[in-house]
Amino acid sequence: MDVFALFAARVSNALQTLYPDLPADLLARIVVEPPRDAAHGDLSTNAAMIVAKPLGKNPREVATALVEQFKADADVTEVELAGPGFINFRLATPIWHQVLRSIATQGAEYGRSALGKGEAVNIEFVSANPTGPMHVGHTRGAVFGDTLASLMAFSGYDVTREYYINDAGSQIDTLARSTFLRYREALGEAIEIPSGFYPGEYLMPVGQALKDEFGDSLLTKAEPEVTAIVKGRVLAAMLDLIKKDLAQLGIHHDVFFSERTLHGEGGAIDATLKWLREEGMVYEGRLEPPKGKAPEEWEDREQTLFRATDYGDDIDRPLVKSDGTYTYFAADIAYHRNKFLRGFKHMINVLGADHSGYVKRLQAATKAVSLNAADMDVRICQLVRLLKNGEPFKMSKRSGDLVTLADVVEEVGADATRFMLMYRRNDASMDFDFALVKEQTKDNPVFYVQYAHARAYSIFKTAQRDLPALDVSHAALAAAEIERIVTPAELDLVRVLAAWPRTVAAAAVAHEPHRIAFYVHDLAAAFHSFWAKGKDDVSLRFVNSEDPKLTLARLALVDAVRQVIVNGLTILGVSAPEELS
RNA sequence: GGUCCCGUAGCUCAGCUGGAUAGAGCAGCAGCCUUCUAAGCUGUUGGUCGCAGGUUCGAGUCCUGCCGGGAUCGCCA
Repeated sequence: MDVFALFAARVSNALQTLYPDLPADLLARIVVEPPRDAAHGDLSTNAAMIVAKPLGKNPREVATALVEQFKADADVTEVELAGPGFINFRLATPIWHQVLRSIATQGAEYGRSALGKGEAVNIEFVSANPTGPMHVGHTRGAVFGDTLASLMAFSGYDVTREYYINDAGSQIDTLARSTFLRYREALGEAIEIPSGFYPGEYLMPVGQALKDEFGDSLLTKAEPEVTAIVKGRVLAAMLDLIKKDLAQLGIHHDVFFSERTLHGEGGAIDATLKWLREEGMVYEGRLEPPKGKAPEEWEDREQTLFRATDYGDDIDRPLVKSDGTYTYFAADIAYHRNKFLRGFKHMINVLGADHSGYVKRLQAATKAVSLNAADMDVRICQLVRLLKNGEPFKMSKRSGDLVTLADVVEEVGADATRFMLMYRRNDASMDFDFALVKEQTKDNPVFYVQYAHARAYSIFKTAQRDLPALDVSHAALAAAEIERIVTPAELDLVRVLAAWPRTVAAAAVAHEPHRIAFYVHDLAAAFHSFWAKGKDDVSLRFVNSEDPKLTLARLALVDAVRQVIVNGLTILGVSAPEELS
């Protein structure tokens, strides 16, 4: 149950009763939300102000009429006109009891919605080059994409998590050559790694495996054959490495899409370019050199261009390099056409800050290949600065000089990594302080939230100690006398719980999963706060050995809090421990 | 030079896609441990929402122009 959605519908109905001819798009702009100041009541709506102008009426006049409509509503104890035309409602206590009951009934499903109407969404994230282990720069996008995917799935979308493997470029040739060096090293040769090669030690096991499989026979085989073998082996190994890294954070993609499969004669890129030409989206022309860049490097030549400017990009984009091969973008157009042909009308790409210049052409490509039938949202994750006690932090165990994802997870754990990365908007750069993340105080939001969850369990243990005869099974809690929940402190907590469904829905629509992390933190704060009230006022404690029925009702409240924290942490991919070590 | 992102309390950040007197945490100050976990809670100080215009009933939020920080700019992926 979502009280805000419930009253949005009632407000809409009341308006239509008063003014039957209101257009639907106008009604859609009406918001029922918690007022910023709790003193204004439980719910507030801007309905009168939205509707007044088209009706040619004064907002307060419309609001007054609406207020009259709600005087008969038994769920409303107070309704009043405020400010320029707001209508504030105070709800009757039974509404909050219904919220608690619906949480008990829906459990893990509380907050789930059909918002997405089962529509297919493709979320492409990570897509790190398969040339080595994942480093911290990838981690934020990985966590963001995975959490967004969970959020969208919870909100009724049919989500596909996808990884685009950039396995076609010259970097893969370099990777193969680097691997071949490691192979020779495994055979006992002293090697020197030239600059431009991948120096990381993670290629050593691949070289060793090649030796185990082929002995020294690769040294004498013809070059193309060897390259093909080494490439295949090292790509598989790198992908395996990346999958293991991701798995450490609980991330699993549904589809790994290989760029290589798009290339080749008669392949998807050829087909896509042919199609683009037929649609008149490609032409031969010249580009202006970018201003502010050294013009000496610029080779003015006629090239094959995609009409990206027709779809909102700043310049038309080249599809063929000077050596005759396709540009990365040409493959990407084909890839996104492939996504569209697979049935995706909603696409989300999660990219790092270094790709922000790529956003417009990606959106242009998506519009073009779908003939404007698909939408593309690109979420940019800004840089993460690693710190330890405020000092820049570098650590290089596995690869060259970059801190890897595995290093981070090893250091602070998957839960903390995920939560901290989500406890910030994706488009703001952030500092990630190892020392803080490992701290077990309320300064550490991960700990703070998990502690609230553990505290809920602790209360149940206390109840069983003080009232051994009390049945606290799920069935007993569902049958508890919720009507005993009446104090303002308790009802404040229920109000936070009631905001969960609209928080999820708003976060899903905005593609902003960080709101889930903030909500869960707010809920934990409200719970800790209520718990502490039991210290000043013994009558507010959850467990009251004189009154088992009241205890049971309050345990139902505790269980509702526990459940909603679990639901939030589940979306975030963070565990909810029953007790903290 | 073009494009995109950011600029909110001393610090780190929210601000629910235009709503009411701009919020939280830390730091500072003042309190709370014979207590369901003090691993926590309560109160309080602190603001020209970078600057200047504009749009309207109403702007931290939208538009324009500046200032400052970051990313990026055909033949990397």
